[in-house]
Amino acid sequence: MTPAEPRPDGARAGSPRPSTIEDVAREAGVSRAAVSKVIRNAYGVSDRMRTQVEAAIERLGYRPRVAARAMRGASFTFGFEIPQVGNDFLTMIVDGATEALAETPYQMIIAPLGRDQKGDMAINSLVDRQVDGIVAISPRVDPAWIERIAERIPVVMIGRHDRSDRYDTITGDDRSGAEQVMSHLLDQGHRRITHLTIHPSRPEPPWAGQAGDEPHVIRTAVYRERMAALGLEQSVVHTMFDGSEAHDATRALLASPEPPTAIFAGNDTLAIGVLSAIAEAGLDERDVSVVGYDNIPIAGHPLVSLSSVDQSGVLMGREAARLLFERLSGRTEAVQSQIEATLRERRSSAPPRRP
Amino acid sequence: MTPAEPRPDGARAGSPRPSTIEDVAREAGVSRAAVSKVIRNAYGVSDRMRTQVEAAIERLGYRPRVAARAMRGASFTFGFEIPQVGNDFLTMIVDGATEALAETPYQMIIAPLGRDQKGDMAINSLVDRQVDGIVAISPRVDPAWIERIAERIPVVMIGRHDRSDRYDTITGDDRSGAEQVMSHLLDQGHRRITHLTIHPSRPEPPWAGQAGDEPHVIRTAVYRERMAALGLEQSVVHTMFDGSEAHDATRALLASPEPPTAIFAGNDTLAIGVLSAIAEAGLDERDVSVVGYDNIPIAGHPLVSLSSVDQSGVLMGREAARLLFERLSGRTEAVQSQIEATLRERRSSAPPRRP
DNA sequence: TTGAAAGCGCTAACAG
DNA sequence: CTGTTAGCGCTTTCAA
Repeated sequence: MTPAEPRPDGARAGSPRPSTIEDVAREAGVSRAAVSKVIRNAYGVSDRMRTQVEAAIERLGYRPRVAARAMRGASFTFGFEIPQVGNDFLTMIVDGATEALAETPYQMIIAPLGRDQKGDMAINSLVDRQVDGIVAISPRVDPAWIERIAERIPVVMIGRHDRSDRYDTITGDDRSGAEQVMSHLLDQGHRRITHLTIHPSRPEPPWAGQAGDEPHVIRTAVYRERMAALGLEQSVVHTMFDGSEAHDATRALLASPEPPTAIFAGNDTLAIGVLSAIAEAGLDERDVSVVGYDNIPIAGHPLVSLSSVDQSGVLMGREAARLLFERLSGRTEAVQSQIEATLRERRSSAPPRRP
Repeated sequence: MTPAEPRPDGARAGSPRPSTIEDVAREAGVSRAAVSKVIRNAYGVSDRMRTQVEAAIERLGYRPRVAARAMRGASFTFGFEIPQVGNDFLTMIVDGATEALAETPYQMIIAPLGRDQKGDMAINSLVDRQVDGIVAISPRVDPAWIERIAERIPVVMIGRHDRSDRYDTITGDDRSGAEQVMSHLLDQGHRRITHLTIHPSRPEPPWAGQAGDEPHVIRTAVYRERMAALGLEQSVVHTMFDGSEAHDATRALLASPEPPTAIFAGNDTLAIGVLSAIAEAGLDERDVSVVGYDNIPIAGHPLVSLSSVDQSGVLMGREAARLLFERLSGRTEAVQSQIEATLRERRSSAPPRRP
């Protein structure tokens, strides 16, 4: 705006350019290399030099530029790709990882997905930023593509049940979790049970053979098996992931001639949407029971009291960070880590009024 | 682990090093500068060259390294500092910004705060990564320090009501919002109203004179004014931000000889904690009414139905992105943007049983 | 234990 | 319109 800027490099008065490693070296009377070693805690610096350099850093308020470091060595950054910022289960994962990174020089950055964006975009953006490790949560990316990335950067995939010998995976025990849900509902006497889950990938990706590895697909499969085993009629409804469609779908179900007495929702976000439709219809758990998956914090709230499968997101996040650190210190074989799943029974699921 | 790696630079078999701008230039038979211009959409490239270069990029799967770009020019990255990943109000802000960035070459990264970490850490980490713009949401950082950063990088502060001529601000109308809450409760006949809010900074920071600019402090001030004006006894309770302390504090309040008939919570997260204590005590809104602030999505859920002040976080996020882009294209005067606040009355607030 | 020097991949200024 | 060149701030050999 004011075209009379004094010098292009100098910024405005009183704003000295941030100091560089060079400045620190001069101030401490040592070489750049020496400073570099100090800030990296590298081997081969005398105590005297260390104190000198640290004093200079302090005096100058020096902070290493991540970009410059990344060009030669590490960026000291782990990148998290998360499909929805608002999803409380993912939040728990991030919390767990944040905690694990707290006392390390590593920082976490999160690349959120825009609506309708695919996971590739966010993962690519992390790669472009030369993060030292990637935690990917979107289940719908080409495994072969991820493997290629994992050749250069440690990758942990959370959720998907495929095995790779290039990247590590962390999964919940989706089969067991879903079994617990179904047993619970069937034991309570439910027979008309609808399963509500998110849409499968559309259009079918070329690697669709792998779709069976997605957590939601496994949960659905278990539902089908259990229903089939008892000769019960299966009813699977697909919606978008954000809960508002789950609400509408439930309303439609309730208006149908033979509404279900129980709904098994693929995750808690969907279940919350289901509960809202049930409440709006003036019904409760004796009319329609609901069970969710993930045990997000609000599920335990007494006003909501949603039965749900706990698969400790916090633990998953902590584990993800641990696996990345292991890779960084040399591990090359892939690891598959499985987290237990436990159904927490709450008020939202009860024996049906008329079985 | 396997110390017999063939070459330190070469990675493993079949993993060619990612292509650089140099490779693209060679492949397309042009200079590096030409490629650089194409990828930045810069002025001065013939259509023929553009197509050639784009083809080469495609063939090689080239992606520019952000670190290298950041060293000379821009990183095409906006950084968001957010104090709690799980807070749904902040989520709304991120969603708004994500949407605004969707069709641009800019990417967003989020630097979450660890527990007990201060906002400075996350903001510094963003600066270290040479982001092209910063959106800061933590209210408790030294304004002078932020101003210094804003001399080099565009900064938008969300929430705080201070004025700076170096950085932009976006605020809700906290005074009006709090007035609406208090009028609503008083009109309903409540006289014993407790205000529950998060702890003030501790220990007092040197710039504590500015504390009056924090949204929560303003809301508390309005509460005090309105109570004082009617000669009512004030009761302010401070808790941590995560809702579990709000739950405990409420339980204590309910057990006191003269429990409040209404609680005005500083934000929805606290209000949710309050509601859980009320529900656990077997009470409802006719015993103790609750009003929150932020109107997070769950507040509108029929099982919760929390009265709350809406200050459109989505709008704030969108606005933040817009302000950064304006700065990038030359604006130098600071802007203060204010978002309207509107109370949404729901079931959680009702006239007291015995006024 | 310390320092000198060679780049990492890119952009910007300038020359042709 | 296109290419040449000089760094950006750091890490990393490699000598001293």
